[in-house]
Order: sequence, then structure tokens, then C-alpha cells
Amino acid sequence: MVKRGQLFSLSAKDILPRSFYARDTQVVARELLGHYLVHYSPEGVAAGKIVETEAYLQNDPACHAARGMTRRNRVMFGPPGHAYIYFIYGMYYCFNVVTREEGIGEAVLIRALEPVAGIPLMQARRSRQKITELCSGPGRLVQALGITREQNGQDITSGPLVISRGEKNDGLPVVKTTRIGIKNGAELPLRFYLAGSPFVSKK
DNA sequence: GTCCTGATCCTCT
DNA sequence: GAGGATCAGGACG
Repeated sequence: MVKRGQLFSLSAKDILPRSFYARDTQVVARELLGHYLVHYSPEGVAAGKIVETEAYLQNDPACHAARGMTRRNRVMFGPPGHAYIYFIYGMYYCFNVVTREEGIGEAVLIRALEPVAGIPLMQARRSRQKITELCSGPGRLVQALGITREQNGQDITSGPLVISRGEKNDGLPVVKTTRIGIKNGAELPLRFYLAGSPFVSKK
């Protein structure tokens, strides 16, 4: 059990293996809830529990990969368990996890975290004090964890940016609903979040 | 080359 | 609740 503010040290067995990601994208999106996104940076470690995700499928008009591979989205077509980070609205970055086997362009967008470690660091990076405003949104959590575009394509099963095993996810109430901020495919129920969490980006 | 749109967030009112 | 900030990728010519 990880408590808020606790020092975050991982051993290899805590990290989700590549096989976790090489599965159906909706299943991965659903099962990522409750696990921890951890970033070791030169300034220190910052980590949060994943409380909100969205699935992006290859035959889905909202997905960058829907129209085939380009230089921008090529990471999505690569092997699973890698980070796909892209720039949006001229100001923000979004962090995705590549799923499915190599050659299929699908990913899971991490939309919100519950901060558990490195909170002072997050507050400094975000210029915000309230815990609920540190990671409740895709652009926010990237900023709070200190993730940069340089990490696009990076392996997240080893190295400074990883997802580690949380408590047993079974039994947590999960809501499945429509995604946020998109026009095409807006009606598809591909967003997942932990019911009642004050850290989701939007109810 | 030019134009337009977007998987967002913040600052007002 | 509305509007602005700000820029890369993709569509088109």
C-alpha cells in the first residue's frame, strides 16, 4: 500500500511487463486504473496513481493513427509498452502508452493521476498548491511529472519513466463513458475512470 | 507554401 | 461560461 508522500522506490518485479500492454487496448485502458505512473528525473521522483484513461483504436476517427503511419504517430505502430507523447494546442503535451503488437497503431491516453510522491516537486512545476489541480488533466500530469517530448518513444518497462503495479485493482468501481475534447468518434464509450475519485479531470 | 484544426489549460467575468 | 494563448501536423494546391 502506497501512501501519499511516501518515498517511491521500485524493484523490477513491480514494473508492469511488456505483455501487459500487448493486449486489447480497451482492456489495457481499463486495467491501468489503480497502477502508478512513476518518473525519476534529476530533480527527484514524482509518481501518481492512474485514475482516468482513454483508449484510442486504429479504426477510430479520433485516433492519430486512423489514417496510417506518419512521422508524428509512428511510435504508436511500434512495439507495446512505449511512450507516445505529442504536442497539442500549441502549448501542452499529452502522454500515451502504446498497446497491441507491433504494426498496430493503438494507444491509451493517461488523463489523470492521484499524486502520491514528489508532491512538492509537482507543486513547483505546476505553480499550483491544491493537490487536485496537480494531475487532473492530460496536459497537467505531463507538466507535474516533468515529462518532455524527449521521452517520446521511450520504453516504459524500464528506465526513468515506468508504470508500476498498484494495489489489486479488483473491486474498484470503474466508470466507462465517452471521451473528452474530441469531435470525431465522440460517441464511443472509450474513457475509463475510478468512480468517486476527486482527481479525475472531469465527471 | 498556405491554411486550418486540434486527445488543453488558464484567466477572467 | 467564454475566449485567448500558441504551434505542429496534415490537407490541399
